[in-house]
Amino acid sequence: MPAEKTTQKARSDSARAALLKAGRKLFGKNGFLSTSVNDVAAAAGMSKSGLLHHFSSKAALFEAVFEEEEKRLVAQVAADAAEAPGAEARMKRGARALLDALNDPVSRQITLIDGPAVLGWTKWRKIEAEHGIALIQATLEEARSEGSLSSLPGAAFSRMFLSALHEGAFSIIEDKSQRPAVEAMLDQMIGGLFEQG
Amino acid sequence: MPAEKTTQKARSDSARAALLKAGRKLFGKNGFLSTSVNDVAAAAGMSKSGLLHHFSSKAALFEAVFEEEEKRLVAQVAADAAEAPGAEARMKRGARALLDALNDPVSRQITLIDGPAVLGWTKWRKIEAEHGIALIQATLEEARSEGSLSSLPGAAFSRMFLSALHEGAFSIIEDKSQRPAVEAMLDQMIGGLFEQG
DNA sequence: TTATTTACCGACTAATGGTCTGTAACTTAC
DNA sequence: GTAAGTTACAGACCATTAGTCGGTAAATAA
Repeated sequence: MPAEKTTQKARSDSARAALLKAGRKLFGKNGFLSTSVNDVAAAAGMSKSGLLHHFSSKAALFEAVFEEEEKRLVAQVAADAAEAPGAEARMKRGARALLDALNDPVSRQITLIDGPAVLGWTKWRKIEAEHGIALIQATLEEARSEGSLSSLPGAAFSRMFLSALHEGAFSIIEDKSQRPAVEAMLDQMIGGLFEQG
Repeated sequence: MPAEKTTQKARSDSARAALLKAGRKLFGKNGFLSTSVNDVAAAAGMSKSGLLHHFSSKAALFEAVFEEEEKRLVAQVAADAAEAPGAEARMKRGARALLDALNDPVSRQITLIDGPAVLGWTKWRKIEAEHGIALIQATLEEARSEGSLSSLPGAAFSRMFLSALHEGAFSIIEDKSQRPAVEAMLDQMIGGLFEQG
């Protein structure tokens, strides 16, 4: 690799990436409260001031980490679900994929535990809506255009479903034997929707 | 009111009560992060040291506030639900009562938003299980002894149901017109349980 | 080549959670 | 009733930490 003259954008980008990576690791492991700006900066090989140059505050850094994590999760779920044929099957498959993804305590800490408290309910909700909820809604739209669902349920359904899914993930983490019961419950919620559709 | 010689227990009790009241108010209004120990102590007419004499830390104070709030909510819901005849009706009635109770932003902030982040997931879960979940489970037990439910669902059901309920409350707060959809969804979850029971 | 902007550092400030020491009021032992 | 012990606080102090403020060196624009 030639010693290339580092452009500012490159430096900036790689610094940001390092900060996001370190932030994800530390926030995810120790939680927002127990992680100091200094810790994150140090883990990214930088001073606190450097970090605050890229992100205006600790909360702003967390928000960026949170949004990245949300994107990652949704992409993963969507990719897995895409393999299933038909919207109903994709819903069920996606649910299982998210149950798996939320096994990761880092993901849980960031998206479900610290998220609402740090960002505030309103912003948390907004970001969730743009990612997770949007995926569910899109799948339901597909279902309708496939003809397997006549009336599109309101946003409340997607949220309640996703919330039950989150909680199911927690239940499974505490007691793995609950997984079939959780999946059954989710399938029933989905099924009920498609029956009456 | 005669100037009674204040016993220590009386002083202590009223001080604790004042701190809990002030804590609920401030934590509920501004969130845990934005509330200082000093603020709470001052609002309770006391110094920071006084507060820390009664509660070993800021988190300990929050935990006490949280648990009190949880008790309050459950008592309120249980009292309302008790009027309905039959376990299934009590479930549906209780769900509506909680939707109403969670209209209060103070209750929401404390129990749903700050709770998990401040107490940590494990402790939050444990306290929730002792109150909210316990009420649901008890009602389901009643249903079985009434004969309207043969197989008792596992804890996962109660949690997922409660979680959907919480989320439904949020949806309604954002858009009141969603209330019927939310209630329908909850009733369906309950109904599905009793049908197959 | 000069001027400006950008990435970053070190020193400082302000706020805050928690500790330590002291004191007055209450309580228990005698 | 009084001495000894305990309890409910207050105030001073300490350590951590989020965020600000110059300053410097590298990169970019003029």
